Amino acid sequence: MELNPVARRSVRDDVFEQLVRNIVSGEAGDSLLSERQLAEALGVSRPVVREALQRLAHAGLIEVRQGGATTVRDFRRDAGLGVLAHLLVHDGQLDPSVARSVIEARLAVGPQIAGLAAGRAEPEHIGALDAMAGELAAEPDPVAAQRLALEFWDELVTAAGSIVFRLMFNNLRAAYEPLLEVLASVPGNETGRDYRSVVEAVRSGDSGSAIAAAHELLLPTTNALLDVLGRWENQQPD
Amino acid sequence: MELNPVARRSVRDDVFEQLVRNIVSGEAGDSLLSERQLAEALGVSRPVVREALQRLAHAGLIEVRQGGATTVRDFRRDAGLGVLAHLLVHDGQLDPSVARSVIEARLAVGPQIAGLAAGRAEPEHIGALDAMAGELAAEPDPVAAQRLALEFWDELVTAAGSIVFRLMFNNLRAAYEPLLEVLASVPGNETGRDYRSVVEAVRSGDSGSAIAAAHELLLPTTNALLDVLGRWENQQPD
DNA sequence: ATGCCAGAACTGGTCTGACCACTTGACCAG
DNA sequence: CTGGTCAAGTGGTCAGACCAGTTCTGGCAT
Repeated sequence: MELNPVARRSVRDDVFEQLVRNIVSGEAGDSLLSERQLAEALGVSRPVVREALQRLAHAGLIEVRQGGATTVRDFRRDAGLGVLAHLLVHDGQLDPSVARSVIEARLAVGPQIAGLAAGRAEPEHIGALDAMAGELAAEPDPVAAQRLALEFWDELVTAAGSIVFRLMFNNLRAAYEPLLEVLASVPGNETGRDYRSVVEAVRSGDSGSAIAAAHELLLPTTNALLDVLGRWENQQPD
Repeated sequence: MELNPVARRSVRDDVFEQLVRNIVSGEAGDSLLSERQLAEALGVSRPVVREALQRLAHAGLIEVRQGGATTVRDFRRDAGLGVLAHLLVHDGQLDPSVARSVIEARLAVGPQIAGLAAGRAEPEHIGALDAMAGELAAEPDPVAAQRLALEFWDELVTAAGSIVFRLMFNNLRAAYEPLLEVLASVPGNETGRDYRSVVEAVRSGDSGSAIAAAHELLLPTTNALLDVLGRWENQQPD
């Protein structure tokens, strides 16, 4: 008997989700219904609608002007990484082009993080990384291994000591995490050995070899993921 | 006669800004005043406070639980790139450690973007990039040159065709742009020639040489900026 | 004295209805 | 065609109320 935390979907979160769906599938420049109309259509009060609209505006998805209509913005030009999670699983199913981009970015950014970490990781970070690499090598369950891998990267970002990469990672992780179980089923996944080579490179302090090690770690899984994605895309042309 | 759009600071934006300031300088786990207390203290109504709190919660800066107190979260662990702008200019003055991180990230990420662009830039993008590089070489005003450089990178990100890097760039740009005039005064700034070498590398389609060209373009200004930052940090120990 | 539990007193969540500030568009006078 | 006026619609803000969940506290039973 498995128990999960009760999904306490508050009214405003529900409204927010619905509006996001409608907006990312809409055209830039479209006008939304007025707050009062939305409130009536959704069966909620205006303050609730307003709070949701505030969040959307803050995220760069809509533009709201007093007196005028609220319009949809071009999220490619105006939104930030925060919307990535919403773009990735659009309407309950994965958007392959966004997924491809995420995988690409992982391959491009991951090694840079390793390179920074090599320059300034403290002994305590290296110890933690070492332990995690060991656990990863021993973990038989693919889902648990994926989770551990995320923790490993988390620690590596911390060791890199860059607030920008830290925040970037948080966004990517938020988008990545819901898909964790799906990703665990993709063949050609990480092996424990490779993680240790990254740790070694970081420990050595040589930024170049850390970049190379991380790249070598990520490349095979990147190819595997892109491969699966390509097949899934052909098999199920949207 | 120069006319600028009237800065219409709405009440809720003001409240939001004030709360952000108080939160990023607070300790994780601290409790905020209750909504009613905040409303009274700020002299506004509760809905206004709530809308601001919603945005803060959405950004990952606070955690709000019904019935319990609203608490400050650890933005390093929980926030996304969207808060970068707020961290960078904290209390109206620049945070050097955050600035350092931004400059570092620029050096790390910029070349990756160029590398992706080399793989898939359309002729129209290359044309636009070429024109921009030409303008950059001819622009005498440093502020205008900075602005053009941003446009150049914007176009390059578009050419790279990666939604993740696109959104990432939007966040970085939002943080970067307010400082544009300050940055223009830093000696050792970009020259037009280097931009053209990036365009050439992208045109050639060779990802490796595009990465190298972009790195070569960014490295001197990165060092100049870090140098200025270091001196400014020593001169004015916070 | 101790442990527990009901309830008071918070907290945020939602609703209602009102009024203000602003934009838009239509209409009208010049 | 210009400019002004006005009405209708939009978002912005407010007040007060009540619901829902949490936290603390005081008094009860043990």
